[in-house]
Amino acid sequence: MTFTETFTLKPLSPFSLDLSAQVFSNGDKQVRTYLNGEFSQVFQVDGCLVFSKITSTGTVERPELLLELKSNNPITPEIKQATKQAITYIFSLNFDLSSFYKEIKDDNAMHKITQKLYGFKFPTTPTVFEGLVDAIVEQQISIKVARTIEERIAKKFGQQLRLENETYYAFPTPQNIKDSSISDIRLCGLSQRKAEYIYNAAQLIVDGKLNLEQLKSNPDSEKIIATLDDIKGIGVWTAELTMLRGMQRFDTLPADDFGIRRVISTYYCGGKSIKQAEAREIAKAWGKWKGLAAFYLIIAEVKGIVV
DNA sequence: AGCCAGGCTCTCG
DNA sequence: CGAGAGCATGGC
Repeated sequence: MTFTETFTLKPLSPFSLDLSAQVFSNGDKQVRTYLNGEFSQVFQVDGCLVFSKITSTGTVERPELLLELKSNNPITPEIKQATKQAITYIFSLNFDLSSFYKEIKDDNAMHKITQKLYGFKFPTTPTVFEGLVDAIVEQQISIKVARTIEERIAKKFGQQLRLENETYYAFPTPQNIKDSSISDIRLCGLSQRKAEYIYNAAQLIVDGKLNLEQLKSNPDSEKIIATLDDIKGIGVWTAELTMLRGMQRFDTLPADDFGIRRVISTYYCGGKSIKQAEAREIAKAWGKWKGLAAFYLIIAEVKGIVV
């Protein structure tokens, strides 16, 4: 028996689901995808798996989202509320983009790019753990390869939700990973080292030696980086990417990231290779949203936006 | 066909 | 302490 629930949600304006979810197009539909204006993913709330479909029924200026939930369990008001919160969280629906736009309006290139990508919000992973695992997977390899591996991880270790004729997978919990083995993780296409890093991190969490969700609320960013950096396999780059995508620290700029330095150069330095210090200097104009701004540049480059 | 892509650790001099 | 090797996969 399948239970369903449909309702609408009003994000803070402006918000573009199309721009924000586009990174998930070509994603595996059993895991997370954005296809024909429809975003879909399973959320794990209160130990219950809820499949969610989201479409836009408003405009960027007056955004409204239609949510369709499906589950094998009755969708109680609590579960409905928790799912709503999860979706609000991953797309930062309550975050006020206009304050970011105001901050960067004197930076000509960024100002133009934000006008073209008006309403884009950089998606957050539902849990910090997922952000951390993704960042480890993404070390050194291309995004496309990393995405494939991440989907394999979800389908191999994540909890399943069977609905009608389709099976969907949530991202594995630390416990799910700890219950597997390093060699199983390797089967997803990871190196021995990365499989060890991921297993080790899951183990630290299950054993109570690392509390990522608690770490997220620490106001001291440097402390967060230091804590993550102490974990084997996690350097500053991985820590910063985890903060940006897994902890909603939009101020974090992974300045030593090759791709970010390249794209900053494309829009600010005529394409010549720049150093981390130069990247940080340019990013000063982006205030508290350096990391978010960097992703505006990345999307702009992908879309071929010229300023 | 190689080379490289949003790194990190370990080893060696 | 700095430099370099090795690692995994898939797209170009």
